[in-house]
Amino acid sequence: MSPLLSQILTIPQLITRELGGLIVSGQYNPNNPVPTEMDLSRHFGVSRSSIREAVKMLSAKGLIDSKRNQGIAILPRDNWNILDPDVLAWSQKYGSSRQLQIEFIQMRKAIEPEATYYAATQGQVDDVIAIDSAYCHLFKVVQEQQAEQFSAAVCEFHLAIIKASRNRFYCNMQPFLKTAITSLYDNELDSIPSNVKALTLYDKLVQAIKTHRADVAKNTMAELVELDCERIH
Amino acid sequence: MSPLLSQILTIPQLITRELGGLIVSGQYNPNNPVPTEMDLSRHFGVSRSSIREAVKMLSAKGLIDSKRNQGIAILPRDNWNILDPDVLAWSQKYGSSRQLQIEFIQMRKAIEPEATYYAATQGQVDDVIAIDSAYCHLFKVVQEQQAEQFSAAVCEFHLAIIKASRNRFYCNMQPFLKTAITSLYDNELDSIPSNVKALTLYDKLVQAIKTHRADVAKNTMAELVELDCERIH
DNA sequence: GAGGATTTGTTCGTATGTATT
DNA sequence: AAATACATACGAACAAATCCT
Repeated sequence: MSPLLSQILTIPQLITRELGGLIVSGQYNPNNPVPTEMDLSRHFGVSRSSIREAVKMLSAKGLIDSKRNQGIAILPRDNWNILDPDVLAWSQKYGSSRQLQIEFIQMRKAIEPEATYYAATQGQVDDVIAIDSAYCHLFKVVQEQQAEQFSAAVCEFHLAIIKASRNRFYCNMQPFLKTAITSLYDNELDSIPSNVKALTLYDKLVQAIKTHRADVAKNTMAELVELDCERIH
Repeated sequence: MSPLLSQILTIPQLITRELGGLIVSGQYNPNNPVPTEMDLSRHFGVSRSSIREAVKMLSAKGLIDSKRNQGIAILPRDNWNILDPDVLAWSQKYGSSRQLQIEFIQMRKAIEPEATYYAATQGQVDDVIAIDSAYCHLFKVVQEQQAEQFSAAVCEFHLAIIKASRNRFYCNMQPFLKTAITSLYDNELDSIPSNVKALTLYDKLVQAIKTHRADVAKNTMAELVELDCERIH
């Protein structure tokens, strides 16, 4: 194994990443199916055991299904666990960026306002503290024009909100949200000026959560997501 | 291996199911960590290779992380891929049914109305056909009082809608939706009478989708989910 | 339908590297 | 510094199911 990546990733993890990318990008498909374990073993120069462990990981993510003597079948896209951080990353890397952006926003429109509602009604004290501190950080970043930190600060705020919902399904969308928001603000260093006005919405949002005005909080978050929606048009 | 299940499930899959249940139910936890691969191998009477493949599947689902010399660590619940059908099933089997019902509905309130909106605006012809046929089936089931088929029919309808959204993130919540709806209507054979009036809402919903009145469709779905919400109070 | 080839399923033994004690 | 414990990785072998001839 190459001594560089082996420090971090195991061989099965490397193979998983490689095969996952090839499947999501469509290079392996029903017309060009995944080779047999033996062929993969020879091709990558690793043992069949390692290949098998990678295959198991991919099947656990819903990408493939291996049956006796039938080889490795690629499952229909509906089966893919696209909320899985790895699958999401591969989709982002190899898919149409434009289409993905649209679907990101569509999902955020559903999730974030509702999560905000629950954050305002059911958020614990430490949740609200985390939201407030994330807001303060964001405010500072914008005021000091630290463009390279803007994306991370926005992310931190939105993640704090969704965590405060205290619903495990919402909380499980943290990797999704992080990817969706990061992909929107990264590589656009001019985003701060146009978002100074968004800051007033963030302020309104935090106040609403603190005072448990759930409907106001929800609607304000909806406005914020709508602003992000306009960015991709 | 028992000759019964071995016809369907492989050994790694059996081990995955067993360990997954033990982790989700909390029998394995930071105070009582997962044994070493060697111990698991001896305990289940299977080879270490099979254990390793099961471990890889569980790590792909975000439940555990195995590091050299450190054994198998259970990851915090936030990392668990709870939208994964298996993880969801284990959570349902071993967790508090009441709490899960609440979180199911909270999630559906966010997802379903919005998905309905997109079904009305972006649904293809065959999507609408599927929705209509699911509605007709549901209508028939209610009229003929086939109580045992009611749950499946309701499910079919809601799944048809979410598929019509043509958004891969919404579509990926089909297993979630199926579990959430089934758990609500199963074991309650008296549910049909009280839901005859819900049928008028379903009818209104289908008409709205057919005529592309997206806002009406969305609001009607919100009403339907609200009805389900009242059932768990 | 009978039989051989293919491919995954499963096990075992061995060696290696890396922490902990 | 040495021993131990543990996960990582390899390779060989056989079993079992399915496909093709």
